[in-house]
Amino acid sequence: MENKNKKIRIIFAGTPDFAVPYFNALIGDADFEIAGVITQPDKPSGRKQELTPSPVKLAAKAEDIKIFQPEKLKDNQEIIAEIKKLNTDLLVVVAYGLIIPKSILDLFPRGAINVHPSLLPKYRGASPIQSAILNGEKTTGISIMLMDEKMDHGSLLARREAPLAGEETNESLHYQLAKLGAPLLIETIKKYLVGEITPREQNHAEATFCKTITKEDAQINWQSSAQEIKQKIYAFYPWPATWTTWNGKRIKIFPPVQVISDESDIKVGEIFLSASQLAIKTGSGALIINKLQLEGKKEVSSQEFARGYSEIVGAVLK
RNA sequence: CGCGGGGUAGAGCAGUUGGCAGCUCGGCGGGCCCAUAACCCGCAGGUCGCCGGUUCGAGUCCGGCCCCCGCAA
Repeated sequence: MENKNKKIRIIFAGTPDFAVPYFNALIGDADFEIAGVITQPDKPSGRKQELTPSPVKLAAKAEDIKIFQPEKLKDNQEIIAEIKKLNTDLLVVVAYGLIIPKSILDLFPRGAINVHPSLLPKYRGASPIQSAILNGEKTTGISIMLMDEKMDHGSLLARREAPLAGEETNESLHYQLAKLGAPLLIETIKKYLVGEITPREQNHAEATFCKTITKEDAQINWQSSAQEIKQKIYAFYPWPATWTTWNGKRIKIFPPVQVISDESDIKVGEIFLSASQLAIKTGSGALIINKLQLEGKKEVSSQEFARGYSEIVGAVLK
């Protein structure tokens, strides 16, 4: 920075755990000052439906930073006035969860920067990390872009690839990408502000989109191949957790699982034992289960489960 | 008062109309075997979540409390 006394004043918009490492990286860098945080309103959570603050809110509170939790941003004159008052340079958005309208983006003289955990233009939208695992991608990554009014559509400032070994879960890849992206964000902002980066427009023709994950998405169809089911189990761990039903009750299946070839002619969905672990025949190959959880019970190993519910062997899952 | 399942041996579970607390695995000891995570014989291990009530008698029925989990968010 040319002027060492002048910090870049930032408003940070983010909500879940994924955004917290980015928030902390900005807090920890002497060139930046976070003047305010925008995060989603506290929402009912847990069995008691208690109002729970977002992880970003908790992080901001610990730093004693002004917090805004608007229900909506569109035509919200109040938030616009508050942002103007803070006299900031830049908006940084990481997994905020709401569309930010142009009227707000325009309030920042140096623009608005967004971190998206995919190699844009692939996997625009709500579930880029889960989708990369679900589709068995060999590579994913982090993209940093300037924001425009369309979702994940702005010009790219930086991208960094992360190879996938095929054993990543939604949880582990979130962590991995946050760790990769936080330093990249800092570096990219600095370079961009001094003019060392020229934004590159995305190739919009190649854009793909991913939707919000629902619990229905996480139900197993045993007609699928064992490999596809494995990807689903990893993509949806720990939430919403991939599941199937047995005797009218829901069973969640957790990573790790092993795909094995299986030439036997038992029915698709039939459960058998493989070295005392539960295994299930699929449309192509079979899946060895390590950990599972019956509705209302604790998570147990498949050996333990088979001991207590021996009648499950030979059952056929749909 | 959002809906629901559960707490029994180290682990996972069963326990009928209240009547000696069981199964599988694990542990320990012994046997068999070239050998074994396999097989056979034996042993140990329980305040049945906690408190109170009903009863000749409660894991089981009644009341209260604690804890774990699924749904929903």
